[in-house]
Amino acid sequence: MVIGDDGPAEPPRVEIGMRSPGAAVVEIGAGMSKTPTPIETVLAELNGPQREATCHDMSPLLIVAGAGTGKTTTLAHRVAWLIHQGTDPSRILLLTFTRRAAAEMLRRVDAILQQTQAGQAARSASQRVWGGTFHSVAARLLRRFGKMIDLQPEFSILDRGDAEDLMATLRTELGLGDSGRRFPRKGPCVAIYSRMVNTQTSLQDILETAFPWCAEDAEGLAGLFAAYVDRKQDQYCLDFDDLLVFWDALLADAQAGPSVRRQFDCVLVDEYQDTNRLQADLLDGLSPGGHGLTAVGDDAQSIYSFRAATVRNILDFPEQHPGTSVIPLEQNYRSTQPILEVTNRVIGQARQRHDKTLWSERVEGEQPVLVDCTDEDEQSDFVVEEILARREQGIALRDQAVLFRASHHSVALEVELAQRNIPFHKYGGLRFLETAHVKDLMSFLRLADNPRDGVAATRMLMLLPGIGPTRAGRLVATLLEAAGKLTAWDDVKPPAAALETWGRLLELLKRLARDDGAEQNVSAQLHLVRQFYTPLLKDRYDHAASRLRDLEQLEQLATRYTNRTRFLAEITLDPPSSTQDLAGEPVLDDDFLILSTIHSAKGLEWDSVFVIHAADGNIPSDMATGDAEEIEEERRLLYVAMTRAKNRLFICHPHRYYFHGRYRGDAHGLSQRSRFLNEDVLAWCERRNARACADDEPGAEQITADVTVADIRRRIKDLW
DNA sequence: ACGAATCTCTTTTTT
DNA sequence: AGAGATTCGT
Repeated sequence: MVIGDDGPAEPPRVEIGMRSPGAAVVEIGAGMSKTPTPIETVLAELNGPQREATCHDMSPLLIVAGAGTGKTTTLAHRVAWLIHQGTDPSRILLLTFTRRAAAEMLRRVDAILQQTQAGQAARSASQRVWGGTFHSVAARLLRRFGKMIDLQPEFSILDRGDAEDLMATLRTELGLGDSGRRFPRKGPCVAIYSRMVNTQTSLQDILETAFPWCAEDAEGLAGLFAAYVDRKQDQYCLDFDDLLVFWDALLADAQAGPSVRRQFDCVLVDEYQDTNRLQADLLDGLSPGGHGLTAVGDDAQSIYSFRAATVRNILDFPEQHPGTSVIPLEQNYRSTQPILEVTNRVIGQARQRHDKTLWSERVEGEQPVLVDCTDEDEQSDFVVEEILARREQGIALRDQAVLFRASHHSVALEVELAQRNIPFHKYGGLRFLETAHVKDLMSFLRLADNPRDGVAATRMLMLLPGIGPTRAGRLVATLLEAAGKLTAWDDVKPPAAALETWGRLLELLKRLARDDGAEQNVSAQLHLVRQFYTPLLKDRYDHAASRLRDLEQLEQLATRYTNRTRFLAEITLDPPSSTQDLAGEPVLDDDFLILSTIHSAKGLEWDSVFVIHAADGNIPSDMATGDAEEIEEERRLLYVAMTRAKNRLFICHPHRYYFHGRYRGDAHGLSQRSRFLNEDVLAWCERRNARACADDEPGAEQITADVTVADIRRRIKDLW
């Protein structure tokens, strides 16, 4: 079925005063003689379909919102409208993809309510809405209702890396992968497990469809997963998937289910195209029959299938929820028409798609540019020069973004930017909290918070000299047998090498455990840990100085929290995604360029966008050319990248790639333009040669003379 | 049982 | 090119 079929064939020209078909609840314009009420004024700013969606009743609603069609606006208006109609804000649940998105949405709800009711009331109203990601809402609900299904409310949360650590421990314990057997490594093990849970299918099916090369290890995997589940149980640990699983279990429970359902009158879900099977089930449990449920999404922007998201959720929504109204939004307010001409053609080649053709009233604008570059260096040069030129024209750096498929695609550019002293923030890729030293530091707090947390304990113990996996394992077992009483470690004879540190460690842990009042000074706790940990870090890692600076930043970040459990949960469920978040409040006026993976750019927009490495092998990625479905997703990825642009879009294609010393000596290869940029697309682009642009710039080469590559790399490292 | 040294393999996206 | 696993020496 095609959702777009329900929409008007012609672009819905919207004029204020014309009544849109579904917006029967409020009369706008036509025949109205007295001055409009505040809510009418607010609604009048929307176009017809947006208004219809905003004022929709409690029956299931699916908003199919193309890129830049005012999805956030509409959702924010709907929340405000519900509150205005008398819904208790604390009974509205708003599920978004990131916490940043939730915060932005609620900020806008706030602004709308300011116009319609007394300011003070508005503020507190929007603050009472339950907003956040599926995972963070799950954590909150489980802390509150977990007891009803025998879940310890003091559970700690394992991130992906922690889950892998635990899986690796069990893998060795069970003797899998011994003596040269080729058993899947921890990464794939977690991936298989996670996929199984999120798609709600059997191990057999997963192995057959997604991991055929592991098919013969089915038995071993089943045993491993059983142990994994048990161990998490013993240690009061939940992984990311468990948060959803237990939320679902809560809803299925005869007592707990109704209690949780009773919390909410309305549930709104953003980015619905990127939800998975488990999340869809969860929503069913939360809003049976889809009553009070609003889903918003765009099948053309589904880019998270590697996380088991399935576009079927949005496609099948109307059938799953009989009585659904489908409202498409097609008027784009973000981009100029020349940009849309090109992006529409990129997505137009997609196999399965809902016919929706975005259009804009902003007919004037510059054509997108396809930039041919001889190699990556030329690409970097071009991007930097163009960005600087645009800044001269008054476009701030922060209104410009460089987007790429894989995190490492930006390294050459980062070097160039550092060299020219251009500030930038990078989103995506290895994050702050995934770095070893930060995880080390966190493990102390985690253990203090949940002494059964064997993953944290193991990590912490192995930091001490003379303690390896075996001793750590024994110590963890001791602690577990003593039901997490730290005194169980008092009689332990530490190995000679750790004699001195062991005593101090016990002292530290007890001190952390004691600080248990209602008001905790999380930052002070981190400070104590840091004092203990610094010497260990120094003889463990290189670049001690910059790592230590990270730890100071973490301590700084923690000053916002007065509750350790909350700190730990929030920071793992919604880690700071760039240096920007870590830097804290000040320096509002400083300007920096945005570098981002395409995935992390979802939902955002900039005046000018540069998509780099638009070569086959990068987009689509070599890693994702297995089957047609994967390639389709790569196409959508490019589409998402291009539709971030408001006014100016550049797509760069380096023709030559160098491979350094992979096999002896260097080599280079020629690349093809991304297969998604075919002649039909190109016909609507301007074509430019980066070399030609570089000619009228003074020789850039000379500037580099007194800077060595090592210097630059160090400088990059120091950036965060 | 730990920890240093050697070897081997694999390259994405992230709540 | 770098992490991660395996092996070897203490």
